[in-house]
Amino acid sequence: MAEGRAPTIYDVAKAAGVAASTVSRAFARPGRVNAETAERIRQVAAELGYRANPLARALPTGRTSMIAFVVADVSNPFHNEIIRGAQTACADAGYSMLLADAQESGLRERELLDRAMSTVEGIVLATSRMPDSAIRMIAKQKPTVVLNRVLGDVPSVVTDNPRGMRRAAEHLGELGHERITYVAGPEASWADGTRWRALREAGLELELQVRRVGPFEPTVAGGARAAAELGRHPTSAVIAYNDLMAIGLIQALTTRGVRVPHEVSVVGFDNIFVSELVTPALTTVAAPLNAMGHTAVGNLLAMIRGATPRTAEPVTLPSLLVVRGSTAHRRRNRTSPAFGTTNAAGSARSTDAGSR
Amino acid sequence: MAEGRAPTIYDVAKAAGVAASTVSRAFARPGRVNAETAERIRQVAAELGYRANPLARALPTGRTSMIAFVVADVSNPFHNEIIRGAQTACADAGYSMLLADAQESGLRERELLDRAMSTVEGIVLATSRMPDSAIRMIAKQKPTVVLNRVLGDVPSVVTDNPRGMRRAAEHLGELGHERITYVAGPEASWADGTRWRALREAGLELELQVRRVGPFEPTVAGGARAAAELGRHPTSAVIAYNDLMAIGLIQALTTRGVRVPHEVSVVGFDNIFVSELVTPALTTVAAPLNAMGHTAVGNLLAMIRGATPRTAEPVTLPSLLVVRGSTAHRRRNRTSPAFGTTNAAGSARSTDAGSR
DNA sequence: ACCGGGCTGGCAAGCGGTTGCCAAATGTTG
DNA sequence: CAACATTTGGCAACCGCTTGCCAGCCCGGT
Repeated sequence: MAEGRAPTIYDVAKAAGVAASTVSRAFARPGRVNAETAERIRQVAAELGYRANPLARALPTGRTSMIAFVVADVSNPFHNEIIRGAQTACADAGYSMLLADAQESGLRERELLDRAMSTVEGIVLATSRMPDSAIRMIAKQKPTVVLNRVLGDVPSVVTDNPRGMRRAAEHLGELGHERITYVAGPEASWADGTRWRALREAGLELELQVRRVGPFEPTVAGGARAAAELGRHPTSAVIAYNDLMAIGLIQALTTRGVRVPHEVSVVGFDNIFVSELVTPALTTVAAPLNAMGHTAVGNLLAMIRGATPRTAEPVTLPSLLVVRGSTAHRRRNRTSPAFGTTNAAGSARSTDAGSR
Repeated sequence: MAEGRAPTIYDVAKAAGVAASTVSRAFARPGRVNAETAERIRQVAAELGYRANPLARALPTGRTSMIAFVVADVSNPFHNEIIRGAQTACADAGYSMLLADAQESGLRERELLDRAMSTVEGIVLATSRMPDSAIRMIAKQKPTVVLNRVLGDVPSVVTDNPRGMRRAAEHLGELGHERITYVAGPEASWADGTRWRALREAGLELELQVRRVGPFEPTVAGGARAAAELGRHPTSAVIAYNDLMAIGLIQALTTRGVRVPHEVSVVGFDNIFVSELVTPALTTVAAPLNAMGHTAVGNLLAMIRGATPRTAEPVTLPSLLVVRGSTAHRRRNRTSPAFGTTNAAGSARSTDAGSR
């Protein structure tokens, strides 16, 4: 074996006095080779420090032991735990994870996928920004799982949005709130549609008035911007599309002198890391973030191993309402003063501040 | 060309009436092939939807167009912007990024690298948990850049910790604080050592008393734990190893009835996303997170392209003190009541813990 | 003693590109 | 017009591993 180069099966074969194919089989086809021979080969390989070259293996077989994990925005804390869960599942299965950041652009997402596609065995699309048609195209070529989205014919993993929203509405109802505003996220978001629909249904059953403002970007800035909109038609309770928006909303409200939760109760979605760090701590519908990443990858790997996609039903993970400090009993006596006194100039300023 | 399979250079070659090698060169060796021929080949390739198979290319050349990016903990928000920056740099260069999460374990880190090593052209070790020797071993095999750590013979990217710490100390000094406690992070952290040293030097020059407690985990929980320790020997100003710890510290302090910044000023490090969201907003030494990821990858790619490693000096990125709400003028009249009840027993412990 | 079948191991043909080397064609020079 | 240089395209040998097929061997059954 030449020094300076990684040993190959040929080096091992020569050292062990067998053919290269036997070495290959000793590792990949247990039983196909005599136990003693296999053992000897493994010995020799260990001494030489042999490590199979995954590229060379992948070429004839297509098994690269890699999957692609695509997120809309790596810098969004929403993904932190999801990625962690995905990574764990990958590593445990001996797979590596190619991370692609679409930077909120469906176009960029396609380009990245174009590049990675031929290298990976499967794809997880977390919060994809691509249209359904593009996703179906992808799914036709490689095993694919979408996260946080439901799409006929493509296996998916989602959280129980209806149930979570229902719990949030119940919670607010119990606190005496009668009118709830939903601050909407991006229209391209599947979750947004689902959540709003669920709130409307819950509103009907629980006899709560619901309405919707938006859409806004799913960020702190977007939430801040929503505050202005909200001021035009105040309600004592608000449910935001996600935690980031809820936080931005609370900040903007506080700046305007509206106290949360005393005058307005705010509920978020996702229970990202920061939501328990802000003041007041956020009441939110918790998603099992880590589990989402984990099961998405788990299901993908199962598909890769040949399991039937069970494309019929999306896998639904439970949501849980986490009650913290941003919700409180409705003060029945009067409308919030800040909302009453809002003038046009002030609201414009805060709107500008939110833009970026 | 067989249907259902991706077209290869052979398919293109046949369709264009040339040899496969010519097709290969038409793409990879501009100039080596007649311009007209090359153009025709490109035409045909486009019609057929030909895409070079990166695996097949990688086998003979070793050029996989992938790098590995290893972080100690993906779920730590510190990495968010860093990863974003790294991803951008990768994508712009036509590279894909393998993300590995060490989950705070040097052992796991080695395993992941073991697996990925042969697949990538280079490695970025961000906040590695491996010992220097292990890193040197890695760097010997593949182009490697370490982030947030300085290591003889291995190219690195760091922030200007001394300057950042100096600014923090000056800021606290200007506010009238005379004694500063440094809440230390993990001992394995290179940054921790650097920051503490810088604080000691700054203390000397600015005539401030400094001391150190810890180490603690670099998390919110770790920061909270530090609060207890801190109580044994109160100072009016604290600098924490990172923002997460600072936040945990503030929370714990607040819970104990110590008001921040009125009774204690707290400074963090890194300026992660959340630091402006908490209450009070955190005064912190901002690191150019995005740029860190970006330049680390940029330098790595340069090395891969054959640039001399310039291993001599680490690349130092500027730090900037961001003053927000967690620092204020020292109240000169009296010691904080909560701190007043401290007894001596604990202080010896904290001194010991700080050694090394 | 002969035959069919199960074990084992080797041979060789890929997988899809890359690239050194050669040869034909074309251009240049004396 | 001969001798030589330059372009341009093809041939074939890899890169390291997988796998279908074949052959030798040993075995039991008859």
